[in-house]
Formats: sequence, C-alpha cells, structure tokens
Amino acid sequence: MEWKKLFPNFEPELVELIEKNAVQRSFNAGDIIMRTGQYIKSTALVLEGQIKIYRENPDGGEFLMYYLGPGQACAVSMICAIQSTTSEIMAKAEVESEVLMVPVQLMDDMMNKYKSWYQFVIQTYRSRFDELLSVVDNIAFRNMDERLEFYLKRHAEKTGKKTFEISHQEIADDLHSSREVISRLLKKMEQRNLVKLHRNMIELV
Amino acid sequence: MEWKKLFPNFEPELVELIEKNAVQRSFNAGDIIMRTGQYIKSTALVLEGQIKIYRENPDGGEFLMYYLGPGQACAVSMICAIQSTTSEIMAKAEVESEVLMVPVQLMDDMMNKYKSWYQFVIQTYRSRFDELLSVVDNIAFRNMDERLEFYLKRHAEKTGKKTFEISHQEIADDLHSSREVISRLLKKMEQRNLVKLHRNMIELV
DNA sequence: AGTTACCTGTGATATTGATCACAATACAAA
DNA sequence: TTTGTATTGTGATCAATATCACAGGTAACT
Repeated sequence: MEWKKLFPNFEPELVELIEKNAVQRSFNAGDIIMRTGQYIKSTALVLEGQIKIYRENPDGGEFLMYYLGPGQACAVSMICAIQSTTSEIMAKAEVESEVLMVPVQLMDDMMNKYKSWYQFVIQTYRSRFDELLSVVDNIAFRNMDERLEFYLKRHAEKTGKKTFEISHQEIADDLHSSREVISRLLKKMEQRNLVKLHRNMIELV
Repeated sequence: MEWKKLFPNFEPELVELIEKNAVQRSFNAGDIIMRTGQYIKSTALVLEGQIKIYRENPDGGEFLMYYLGPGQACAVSMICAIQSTTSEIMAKAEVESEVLMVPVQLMDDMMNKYKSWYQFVIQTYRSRFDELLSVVDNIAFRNMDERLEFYLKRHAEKTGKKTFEISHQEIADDLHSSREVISRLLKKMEQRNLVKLHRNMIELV
C-alpha cells in the first residue's frame, strides 16, 4: 500500500519509523472507530475511505462536525493521545476505510525529531479548528435551507461525485433536524433546479 | 509583574527567554486585540483581565465562543503565528487587560527546547477545542433558556463573582439572539429564583 | 404475487424565537 | 427639577422549524 504518497512531506526516516511501529486497520462502513469517553492510545491517519466525526448528545441526537478523507488525520486523537485523556467525539467509518494507527508513545519523539511531523500536526489542528469554526458559523448564523445546501456542497467537494447515496432521514440526523423538514427543503431545491431527487440518492446539478 | 506565577510549569530558562523577547501590552475595556483577516505576528498569553473570543458574521452579527483569563493563551494566535496565516476570529478585551505578546519567531525553537512550552501549547489546543465543542453542543442541542443559563453559569465560574454587570442587549449579542427574548427568559429565571435582576446587573442566586 | 420494511410526500398544528410597537423605569446630565 | 437617554417590560404578530398523522411508493424477500 503506497500510503506515503498521501503524506508527501514526511521525511524518509519518519516514514520508516511509522512503517515499523504503526498498525494498519480496516473498517467496514458503519464501524465505530472512536467513541465518546474512550481512551485513545493512537493517532489515526486516514489512508482510504471517509471517516465521519460527530458529536453525540446524551438525550439522543447526533451532529455531524466534519469528514476526514485520505491524507488527513484526527486532531482529537492527536491531542487525546498526547495527554492520554478521553475523546469527546465519535468517529465512524462512512464507507470501507483504511486507517493507520500510530502508537501514542511515538508522538513526543516524532514531534521533536521530525519537522515534517510537527508541521503536519499543526496543520491538522489548524484545519480542524477552522472546520469547527465554520460549523459554528453555520448553526449560529444560517437557516436550515442554507445549511442543507452547504452540507450537500461540502459532500460533493469531499467525494468529487455529483451523486450522493443517502436518505433524507440520515441528512436530518447529520444536521440535527427532522426528516420532514429536509424532505421539504430538498423538494424546494429540486424546484430551483439545484438537485434531482431519487430514492436513497440525490443528484447535484 | 509576577507573571511567572501564572505559568508555574515553565522552566526558568524558558521564563528568561520569554522575558527577554516578549512585549507586554495593555488594553482598555473594549479594545480589539485581534480581528478577522488579520495576520498574527505573536502569540498572546493573558496575564490579567478577560479576553472575549468571538466570531463575526459579515451580515452583522457576533457570536461569543469563549473567554480567556489570566494564565490562558489564545490557541488561534498560536496556530496562525506558526503558519503565518490570518486569524478567523475576533478578540476583544472585556475589561482592562494585560497581555504578553511572544514573537512568532521564537515559537518553533521553544516547542523544540522546552517540554513545558510544548505541553502548554498542547494543553491550550485541547482546552480551546473542547470549549468549541461545548459551544457546538449548546447551539445544536439546547434551547435559548438552557443556553442562557449555561452562559451565566460559565461567567460566574470564570470570574468567581455572583454579580454580572451587563445589559440584556449585550447578552443577546453574545448568544446571537434578541434583547426581548433574553429579557423574557431572564424574568422567568427570576421567577424560578435563580437570579435577581437589576439595571445593568444580574445577581446569581 | 404477497408481505414487509423502509423511504418519501404532504397537510395540520405546536413551539421557539425574531420582530415590531410602545410603555415604563432608572439613571445622568443640565 | 427637568430633560434626555439607555434599559427593561410586555403584548401582538410573524417566520422557521419540529412534531404528528397518515398516505403512497419502492425495493427486497418469500
């Protein structure tokens, strides 16, 4: 598996170190990779697939925060790993995914020795923080119709596909809304010629 | 100024380095310390006062994310400084505040040399990330009444005071709501004996 | 073909919060 | 004391969204 190509800035020595110590794991669509309250023993680098990072509400709600794709890493797992504290979020494989688990014991050492790792970690924090900011923006300032459009657009960008296999109920869960509202808003978008609706599938135009 | 006491874990060498290179700045209540789109040239350590970190919406809205108090640092300024990118948030002094500005050029060096600084940076990322998560939780899962209670409780915790000098309008701005709504909810809280309302002042019971 | 389990569409109604309008109050300055 | 200004209280109304109720469609399995 040519995982190095996903992290082209890592120096050869670092690549070697990771290769020696990390474990590659496969997840099926729907598998939970990390759950709220769990202790984290390694940092996750995504090689393939798509990981959904979301927040769970005790009284039964989910809320999508962002997706991780190949070449990205979970900022929360980095921080938790370093501090050996528990995670506050859930991570689920959206599709079949491959993840490289780098043991936490290496983290300190890698941060010191490898500039490229240090940069990568900082870059990861930065991106996730920004994504969280845009999530806050959306729920604080936007109505559901705009949030839905943003949601679909983001998905298209992430996957590069213009079809999206998902039910209205799942979208409602991600946006913490209700199925009926999403159905109605999608209908309106269809009337505006932004999407075409099918069963379990939305086509972006 | 005995700023070291606020950062008891910093090694003496690190303290000395900071002392030699950092600049202490004073801000009056209401001063903007950092604005959206601005390039960041130093990392801010709060020595005294209270800094409000908030998000600004192009079409005229603010949204409070969290406060920084003495001994805390701005995670955004750290990340931006390292990457020499622009900030995506606003920082404003809520009261007279003292801030230590550590030039960005030192950051890399300090991260490598001083374990205590490294730990501090990680700890800062972690805390701010968690705070952002709880912000997301609140707006995603809670109604305004709960958000208001959380807002008041958090303020009490941060300041240690049980009185809060603020107008209903300002609270509404922080929560991105409207003055009337906040007034009504506060009245209800008063009826439940959770607060006593005065002009420009709320007393927590 | 019949059954079952999901999806989707749509009306009716309820709730939350935003907005408008205006009154009442409190403090400060003249 | 008067006047002015900012703050607060409150009713009425509106908009967005959640919730309930139910109908019809579509795929999957027997």
